[in-house]
Amino acid sequence: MPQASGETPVVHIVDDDDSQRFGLDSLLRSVGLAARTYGSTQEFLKADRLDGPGCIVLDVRLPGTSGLDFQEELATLGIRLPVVLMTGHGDIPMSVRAMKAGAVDFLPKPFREQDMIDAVTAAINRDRLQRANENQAIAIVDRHATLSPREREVMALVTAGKMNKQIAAELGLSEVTVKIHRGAAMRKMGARSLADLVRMADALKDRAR
Amino acid sequence: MPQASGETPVVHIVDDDDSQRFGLDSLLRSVGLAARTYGSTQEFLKADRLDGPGCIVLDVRLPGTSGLDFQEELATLGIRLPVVLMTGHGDIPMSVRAMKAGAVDFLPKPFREQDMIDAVTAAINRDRLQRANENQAIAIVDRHATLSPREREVMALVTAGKMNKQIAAELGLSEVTVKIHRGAAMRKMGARSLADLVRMADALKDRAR
DNA sequence: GATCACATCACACGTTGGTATGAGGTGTGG
DNA sequence: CCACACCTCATACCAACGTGTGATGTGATC
Repeated sequence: MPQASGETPVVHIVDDDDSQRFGLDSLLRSVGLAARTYGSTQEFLKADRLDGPGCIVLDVRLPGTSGLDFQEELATLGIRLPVVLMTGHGDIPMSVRAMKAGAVDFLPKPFREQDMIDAVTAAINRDRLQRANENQAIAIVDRHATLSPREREVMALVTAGKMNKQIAAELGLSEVTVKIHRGAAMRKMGARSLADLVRMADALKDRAR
Repeated sequence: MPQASGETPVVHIVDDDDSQRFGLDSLLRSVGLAARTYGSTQEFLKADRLDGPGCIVLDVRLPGTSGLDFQEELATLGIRLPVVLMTGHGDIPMSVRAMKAGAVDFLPKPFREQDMIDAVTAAINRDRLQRANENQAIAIVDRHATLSPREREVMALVTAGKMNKQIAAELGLSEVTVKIHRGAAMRKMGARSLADLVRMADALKDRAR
């Protein structure tokens, strides 16, 4: 495993104001956090390692896309890093919109250094939890992808609580065949009990929401 | 069933300013919503029917407890009605705090009437969803409460994926006894399959969070 | 002291689940 | 054309599950 969970979280700072950016950078580094800075959203998107653990500190007022719009765009792009927003000219509706969109915090400038540190820490913690859940889910999805169509079908009915006999009737199969698919599904999914398989099936449904 | 899901949602308006309160009341009634008004948090808490469907519209500046503190107090009191906050003298940190605490919306005064209607509608929808989930969960908890200690114990191990034989060894019982408790648990919980029981067990764990 | 819920177990029986052996068919890709 | 994955099934066997009968013992409640 090259970079499992031991990877250091990175704080991505997106702000077009150079001095603000550098100030934030040194603040976060002073408390032992790894930071990267970007002068625009475009620059940020061109960077690699956006799939690693961490969070984003985003200025609302940016050239081109606003921070708020960009926050919503991130979801579309599949980037699920938690976002901390900051602004010098914000109002209440703006902060409410950001929080509704899932922001971890929304800090008006000037903010106290400790407030920013707390917000970033909370964001990184949220990311850690998200990531742990996501990793499990992905493992399950991957294994599920190795199932043959029939195996998937049988697994669905098994985890819906039906008996082999019922499944056989429903699919127009003999009971033996159902048992074979059922066994294969258990093996491929790595389920050591029916309870296991049921929970995996539920996890799959959640991801499909 | 006297008042199942067909009950009309009620908007509870808590504001110490008489004219504001009455204005809101008539606004909401004009769009066909049932509203009740309270001049203080105390008055609100003395009211009955707080367990019915609906939401709360809460002014931040109130005599005694502030709207924000009261919002957090509601959770302690077991009142889970969604909250819409409003204020004439708010700032960003205040709105962020409210949203973090789970507020549906935070409206600075003066607000557009449509914004309030939208917020209240969203709050009522959230309540409807919450309530549907909660009702199912409560039914499961109630049934689980009718289990004997042994039955609960066996149910936990069964839904953990263990075999009767293993459970028997773990609890120092014979396999027959385990089967009896298992059967009783299935019957009392109303589970028609093991998959059912597993999901109920998971729902119980979620409620215990 | 009778009643009742709870808990325990032996024995027996039938059902359901899981796997192996052996065998046949289809379709795809090298 | 052959290998391979997939899908199908019969037969057989063993393990696990579920239930019923009958019995014993405890503690709480009335």
